[in-house]
Amino acid sequence: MFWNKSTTTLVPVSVELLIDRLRDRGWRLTSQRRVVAEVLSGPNVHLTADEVLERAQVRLPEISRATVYNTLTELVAMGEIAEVSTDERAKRYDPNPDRTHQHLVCDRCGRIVDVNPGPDAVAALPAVERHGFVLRQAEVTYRGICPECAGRAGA
Amino acid sequence: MFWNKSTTTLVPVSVELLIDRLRDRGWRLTSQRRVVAEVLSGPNVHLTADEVLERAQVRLPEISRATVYNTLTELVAMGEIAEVSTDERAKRYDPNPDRTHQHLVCDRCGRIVDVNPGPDAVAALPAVERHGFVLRQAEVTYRGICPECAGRAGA
DNA sequence: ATTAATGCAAAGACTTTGCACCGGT
DNA sequence: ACCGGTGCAAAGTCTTTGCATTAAT
Repeated sequence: MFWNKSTTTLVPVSVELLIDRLRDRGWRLTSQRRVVAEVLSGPNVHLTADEVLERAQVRLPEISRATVYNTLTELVAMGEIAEVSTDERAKRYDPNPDRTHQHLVCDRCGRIVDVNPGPDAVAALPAVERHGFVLRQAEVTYRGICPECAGRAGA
Repeated sequence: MFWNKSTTTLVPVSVELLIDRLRDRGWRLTSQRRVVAEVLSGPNVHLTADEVLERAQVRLPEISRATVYNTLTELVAMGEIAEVSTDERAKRYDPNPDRTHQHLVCDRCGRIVDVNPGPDAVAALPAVERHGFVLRQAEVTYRGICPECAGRAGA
């Protein structure tokens, strides 16, 4: 990953670009929003709101839970991050919804890994199975056992 | 759909079979469990726990929310129904997880429609993208606009 | 100076739990 | 009669909301 000199700290370039994009859309650039964006950047990031809060508080102890939820909701509405529904109760948040990817989920430990998409699943669905829907996208989640869990005693 | 004469009412054959299967597994056959199983039977059923409770109470007014949750949890553990994660807060429950199928979800109204699976998505994922996982299944959710919503004013 | 964003705490939605009573087997 | 299942209500988890205060522009 490449890094840039920010005002006070080193942050990934991608976050800088994100911040720029948000400012261009008229966002007020608060330290809270910056920290949430920073925490959410990078590959294979799939945090719950609580985990975002936790990590954000390391950098900015006074940030509140409500602000984290507000910011996450706004980022989702803007299409900058995506909600990932899991079997757990809490939703998870995934950056870079633009760079289309699919998920590998471990049935044992719940770990989520990003994978590059296989062939277009939307195109693969025959017209007779579309029931009149106009399709926009197909979400694919692969389920199985990750190498770490397979290594430990098998169930 | 085919129907059978039950003890007191007409219920779908599939429910009878389900009940039989459950009794064979040592389940106590209570009226509450029977009603939950009945409510969950049929094609394109994707109810929330609350909707199951609501419909169950039509037939059995004294059934409690806790019993509905208990029964749903047990049916999931037994593999008789499947949880469907949605964008909504509440989980939905889907009968016949054995008859593999995929879901079509309307982005506008949230309606879920079952579709017959396209070509095996697991097989389609290249080995280099598997990151050492042993894959068990692939869940595919198609997203788009259903005919009814497309008919109304477009957004 | 304006006005949106924040933090707090309370409320809300969904689900789980503890325990006394009930009812299949 | 036994013992698992049920119902109730309380508690728990995750998320949203109302409103006074703070801070970006």
